[in-house]
Amino acid sequence: MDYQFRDIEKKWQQFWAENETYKVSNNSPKPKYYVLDMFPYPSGAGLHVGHPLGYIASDIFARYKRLKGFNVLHPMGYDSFGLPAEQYAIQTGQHPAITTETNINRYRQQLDNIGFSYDWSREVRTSDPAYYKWTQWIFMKLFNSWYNLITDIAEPIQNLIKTFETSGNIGVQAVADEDVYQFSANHWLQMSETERQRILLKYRLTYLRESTVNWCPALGTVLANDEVKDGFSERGGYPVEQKKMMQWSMRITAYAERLLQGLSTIDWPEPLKEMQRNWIGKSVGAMVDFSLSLTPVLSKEEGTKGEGFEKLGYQTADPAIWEILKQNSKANRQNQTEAESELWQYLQGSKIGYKISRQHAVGTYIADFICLSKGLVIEVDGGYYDTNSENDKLRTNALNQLGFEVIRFQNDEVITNPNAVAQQIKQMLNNLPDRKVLSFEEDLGEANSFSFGEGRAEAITVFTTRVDTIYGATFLVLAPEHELVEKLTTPDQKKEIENYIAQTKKKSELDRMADTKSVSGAFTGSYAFHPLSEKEIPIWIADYVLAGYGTGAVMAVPSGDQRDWLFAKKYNLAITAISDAQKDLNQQADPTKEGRYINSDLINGMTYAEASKALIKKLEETGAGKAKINFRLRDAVFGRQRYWGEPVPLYFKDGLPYLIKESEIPLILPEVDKYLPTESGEPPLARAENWRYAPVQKVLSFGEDLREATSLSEGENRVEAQAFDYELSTMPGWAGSSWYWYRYMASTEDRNENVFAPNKAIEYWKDVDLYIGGSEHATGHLLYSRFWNKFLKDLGYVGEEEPFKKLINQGMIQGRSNFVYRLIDNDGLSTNTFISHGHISKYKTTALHVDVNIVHNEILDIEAFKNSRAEFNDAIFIFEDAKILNSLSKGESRGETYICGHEVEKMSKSKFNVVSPDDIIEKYGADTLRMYEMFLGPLEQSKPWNTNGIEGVFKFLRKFWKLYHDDDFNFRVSDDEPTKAEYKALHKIIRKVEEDVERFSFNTSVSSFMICVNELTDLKCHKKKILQQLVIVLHPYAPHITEELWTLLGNKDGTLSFAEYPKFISEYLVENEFAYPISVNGKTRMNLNISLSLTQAEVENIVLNNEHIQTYLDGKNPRKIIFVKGKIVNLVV
RNA sequence: GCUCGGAUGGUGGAACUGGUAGACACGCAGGACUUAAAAUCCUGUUCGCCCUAAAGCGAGUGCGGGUUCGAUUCCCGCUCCGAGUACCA
Repeated sequence: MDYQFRDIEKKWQQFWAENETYKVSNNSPKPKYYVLDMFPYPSGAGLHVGHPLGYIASDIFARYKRLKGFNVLHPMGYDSFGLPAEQYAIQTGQHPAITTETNINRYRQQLDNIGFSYDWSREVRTSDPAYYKWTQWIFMKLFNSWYNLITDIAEPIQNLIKTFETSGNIGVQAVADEDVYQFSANHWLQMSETERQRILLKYRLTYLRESTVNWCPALGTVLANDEVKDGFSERGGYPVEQKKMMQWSMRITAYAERLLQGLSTIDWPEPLKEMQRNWIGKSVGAMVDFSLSLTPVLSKEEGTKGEGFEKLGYQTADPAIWEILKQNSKANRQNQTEAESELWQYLQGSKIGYKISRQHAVGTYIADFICLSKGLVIEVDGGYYDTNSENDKLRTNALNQLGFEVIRFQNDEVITNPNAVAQQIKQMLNNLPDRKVLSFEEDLGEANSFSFGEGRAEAITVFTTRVDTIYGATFLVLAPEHELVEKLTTPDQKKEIENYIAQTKKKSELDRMADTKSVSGAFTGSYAFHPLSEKEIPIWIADYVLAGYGTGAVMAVPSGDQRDWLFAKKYNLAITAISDAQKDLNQQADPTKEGRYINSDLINGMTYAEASKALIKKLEETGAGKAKINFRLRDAVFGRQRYWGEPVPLYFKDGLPYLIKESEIPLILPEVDKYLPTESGEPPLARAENWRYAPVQKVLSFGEDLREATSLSEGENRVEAQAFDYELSTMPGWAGSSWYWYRYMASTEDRNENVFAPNKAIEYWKDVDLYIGGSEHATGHLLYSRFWNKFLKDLGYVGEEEPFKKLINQGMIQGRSNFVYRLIDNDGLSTNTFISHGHISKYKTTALHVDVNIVHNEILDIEAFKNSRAEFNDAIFIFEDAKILNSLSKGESRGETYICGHEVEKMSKSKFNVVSPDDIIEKYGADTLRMYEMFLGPLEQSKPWNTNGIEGVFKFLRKFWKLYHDDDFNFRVSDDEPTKAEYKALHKIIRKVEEDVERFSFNTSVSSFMICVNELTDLKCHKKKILQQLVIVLHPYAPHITEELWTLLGNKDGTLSFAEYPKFISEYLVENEFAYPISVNGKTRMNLNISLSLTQAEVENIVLNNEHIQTYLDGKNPRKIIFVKGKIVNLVV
């Protein structure tokens, strides 16, 4: 029989499914190999021909590795939480779980049709409670971990608590929030539970943080960057604004250095690694403080709100400038005046009955001594600070506003009689009531009511990678969101600043970054001191500075930075040249590092390297700055105000988050009446009825149906009074995909065990050997996955530092749209006449998308077109060869070809250019589809889809089939000994496929298969010794036809997948002659067959004596003869 | 702006470390088979010149230079296309 692909493919797909041919065992003597595809989101549109490109490549690789004797894990599953299903649910009311299920079923059917060798028993779905139980579990582990910089790994939070209990956080080096302050073990032990939790949250690897989001008030929801177009929501076109919101974040920044270092250990495409490097964005530079002028800005607000902590208020410092305060207070402690140290002898260790701290940050400055429990500040004047009665008054005022009393002593007073002073203090404390302290955390606005101006206590910190340009810094620019903006704004400038901030709010971060041509900003009215020149420089705000990068403030060096230059030009600010190599500064900035510095005081005449070093040294000496490694990577926002995602296994008690018990996961996604936010703008989960956390007395065990586990059964008690609110946001799309490759390692039996994947399985499979997917995941999925992997490794759950050893990017398959051209008549109206592409220049036409499925090689299927829409039923055509048309009488159809136009666009329904693999398979079969997608070109290159060459691939398979059959399609192979030529053809392809597969060059092996089959056809080869091996070699590419032939050759059904790949024998390829191209001056003139065993002299002799060559030499002797054995002979005349 | 990738016949592409540019396939043209069509098979097919044809000559891998006996491949400069990114912080 002729090649009956439909029957064959159905038969074998069924066979593989029924026999679980590709079910893989975790116990095998064979070496392991793990081939993984980036798993798909099951969209409603189904698979299009672009999707399988990578899957086919990985399947070929997996099948090839099986033939090479590996135990291959090749699984597939679905990233089934996501926005589209939720969008659809909002529109139709249909539960996302239902649409997702439908879509998955369709995907599965389509995937099955292509003949993939997936182990479907290991399928995962991220939206399955049995799966997301473990996503939640990892979240809990993250919540219960902190990053220890000393050991450079994540550790359980219990370790940290133990340290706190014994020595407070002194000596703890952790990646934590900026605003942690120092406390001792004693302090820790005195803290309330709430207080401790609040502190721990600053260390946890997942924590609450305020982040800026695209908020759409009309939709009541947060939008992704790509859902926002020019400040309006893509859906509905409503205005979008930037809003700050408390959100769950993941401390991925803790891993920045390791994420960066790991890149050099993995075999990924260089551009992809480069993308991650840029995203992580390590820069070595300096933090520099620009201290603020002593202009006090007192709040007009009165008093305090009286809100605060019940217990001791340690958190008295303004978190915005905590870093500076901390350093300065440390420095002050070391530089105490005589009077201060004298007095301290009488106050320390609660000698007067009250605990006194010294050099303690309060608000925005540092108090000499303080008693926190009573709220008394003790100042010794004439010490570190200059006596300045006006400033003292302002400070006293500000402290009073915060609920502090202030008592002042003179230096002399203290030195002459310290004991008397101490007693005076004690007496005052006795008379004071216990204090209630306002927390800065709870109301940052209050911080504004403090006076400025305690020496260096107030400063703007900038990060710069070009500290060498510091003398060129003529102004500072803050992000409009910077915490200090409000404080710095003088009354005169208030209006302007507010207007500008309102204007920026409308712009998305993306817009702000993209616009480099124009700059805008506003002046705050305040000035800062340049840390080296001590000159006053103005402070501006501008939206080209982003709050999330660095410190949200930059020192502007207009001579060296183009944006600063533009800004300086626009607002008429000074531009100071700093290097003798800078050119054309009136035209543009010049960021050169060449030359010697000028106008730069300390570093004049130095080179770049010298200057940077000298400056850092100086800044560190004066305490105004220090060298700093900065990463651009930001902590990842983890919460989504959506329904269709993993619930976060947390509840809130006293405003603080607590994990539910590990035995209580999975926390099942509850049912809601609508998939929209509530009227009050809360996420959809707020709609769930009775969805509150009530700790259960009895520990539940998880039965087969996990859903059951969280609903109450008889006898179990949840006390309603104890019910707490759950976290209402859900996890982002990347949560479920950040660890899924481990779930695949667990066999079906393993999944009953209460672990995400058993140790034994993880130890066996280790990591993914080959990962195939698109480069669009470069900075999302691939970074987060590496992060979670490292985290799981730190806690000892997995063994490998990097999860994906080798990665290949597949290119995108674009759509190729076809167009017909509708004639526009003289009145500008559309007609029903269509002009063939060759004639459109002569007419006025409009292009209409036409379904690519009725166009073949640009020729329109006229009948199909007429039937596609009622209005085309009686369409008139002006064909490509219009002469023929004119000479034909009506009804004749000969030679009518309508040529369509074409364009490359994204593949989408609306462009009528979506090609489903189903149609191709129906017409040509899965083997043809597989080979054709590979034949299309290099895997990693993007290319438009077209079916122009598919006939050739199909013909190849038929030709291949015919090798095993006679002219009447009876199966016929002989046992004759093959000829040398036949062996040669076979071994050429054996080697070629090995080479090509190893370097993922699948397109070239398809061509080589064609050459091989052409050769064997020409040789009329029907010999089993050749053809049986050929079946194995082709099997990874065309599994169905080869299975069928394998059986016909007398082998056992289904054994082909595990057959042994033929051994390449080089002897068959040895040539003793080569047709040398003979070139004269590099130009090939002729070919000569010369034995490969001859020496150079012998070859030269033959060539020079050749008559034909002599005509090119014109009787001259060649100046030089180039001879490369087996390659070329070149005569230089 | 920066970074990365790419540009080869009518089309997809091949040429792996500098060594016969255009393999393989599509399309197209011509032919065979057929009443005809489909299918199949054969021949030709980078362009230009010359030409009945053969043979030959010239040009040619986005453009302009360079290195080399020899460049699609290496170097310098540019153009266009695609992707990523916000650069300096």
